[in-house]
Amino acid sequence: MAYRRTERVQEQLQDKRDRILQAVRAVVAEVGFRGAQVAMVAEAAEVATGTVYRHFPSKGELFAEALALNAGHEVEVVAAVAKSDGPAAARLADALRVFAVRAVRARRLAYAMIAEPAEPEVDAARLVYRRAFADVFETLIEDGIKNGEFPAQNARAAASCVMGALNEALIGPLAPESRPQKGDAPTTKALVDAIVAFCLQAVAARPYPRPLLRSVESTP
Amino acid sequence: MAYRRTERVQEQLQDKRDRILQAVRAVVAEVGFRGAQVAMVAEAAEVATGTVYRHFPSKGELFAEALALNAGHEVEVVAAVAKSDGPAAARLADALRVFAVRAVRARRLAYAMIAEPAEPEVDAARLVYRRAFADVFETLIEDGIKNGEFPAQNARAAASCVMGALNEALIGPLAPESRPQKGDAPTTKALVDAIVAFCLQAVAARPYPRPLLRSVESTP
DNA sequence: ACAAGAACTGAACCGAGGTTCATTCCATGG
DNA sequence: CCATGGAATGAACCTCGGTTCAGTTCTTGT
Repeated sequence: MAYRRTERVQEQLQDKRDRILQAVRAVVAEVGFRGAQVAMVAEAAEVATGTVYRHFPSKGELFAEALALNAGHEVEVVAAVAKSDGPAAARLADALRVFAVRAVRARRLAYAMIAEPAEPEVDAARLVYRRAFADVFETLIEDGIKNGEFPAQNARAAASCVMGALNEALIGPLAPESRPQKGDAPTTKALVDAIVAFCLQAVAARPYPRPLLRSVESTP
Repeated sequence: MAYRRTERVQEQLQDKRDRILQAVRAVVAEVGFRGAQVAMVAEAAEVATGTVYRHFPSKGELFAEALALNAGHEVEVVAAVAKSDGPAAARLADALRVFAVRAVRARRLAYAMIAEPAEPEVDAARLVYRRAFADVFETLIEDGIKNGEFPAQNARAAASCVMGALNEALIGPLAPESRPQKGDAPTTKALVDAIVAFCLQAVAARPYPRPLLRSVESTP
């Protein structure tokens, strides 16, 4: 017999795999999920189309892994801020800001990561990373509750709401049609400030007196 | 010459068009956008596939119109609650509740309307209806600010945040894999309560004292 | 009853793009 | 330097589902 997967080859394999994942990132940042096709990714990675399938079972899984990789990194960055020291409120504000700033800086990619339609596997991966972000926020909120900064509340739900508010409010500026334009930065800054204010008050303010609720009607 | 589009025929045409739109709704409520194909819709509408194209130029536009129709209805219902009388806070709470209750009642459909990947035209239609919902909330918030119930704030951004918080927090229970189960209703109720509490505090609470903010780091 | 012209039908068509695979290239150990 | 077998290649293939259109059915006015 001859040929045994040597160390060097193993590394080259790994490198190629990584290159492909990075290529997905680059292509998606350029044309979004909708426009990203396997052949393009292969080209960007300087690899033949078939080679992609040597490393990943399908387009869906490839893209999902690429998204997970990228999202994981973002989660780490945000989590680092969230776990720094200082009052929970300040940490929450900073975490939101970091998320927003980084998203706006990489518009197209962020839009794809957050909102763009894609294969089911990618969607599943999105759910996972959203959960991961929400977990970061949840921990932060629980911290705040424990040390008396925040009133008692459903931390899990609040974390989802924070995540949602952040995403939704950012989609406008991130959407592919809204190109960066003169006077864009200040607008974005104002928006981020508004988001931060919104979330902080939601989480940190004293409970609003239970309003009298009317019956909830509905028609099919 | 003979044959002139008579009144009766005109109505039949209209009826058929409506039937097709309703069929889209039914099919999407069943299998979501992903699984919905034109042939299915035609069958559900008791019409031949080709007939669909007599009334709509393409699948994308058909589906987009169906979504717009449905969403428009929901917006009306929520807007009605939002425009009723009473304190703005109570109206906001009720509006959120109505939205949530109706969404949970029609899980699959709501999920498709809110979050499921679909053709670009459908996405565009989604943006429009999101804007419409946000507008309803925005008006409500401005009302509250005017009459002194709510502190001054960026109503537009706050409305987006409310919309996002609502959507995101609901996606969990709405997601196709999470089937309704024993003990589901109370959980859902608790979740809706949490969402309402979150949004009300965000919008209605006194401004949170500006926290000291640290610098915002980032790594590429 | 019949001609004229719509509207309907649904099987066939077609394009796009993900996937495959026969062939070529290259690393390994003897 | 050669035999062995994994890795890479990329053009051909295949599938799926939206779209078309030639033939049929139905309506209308004479």
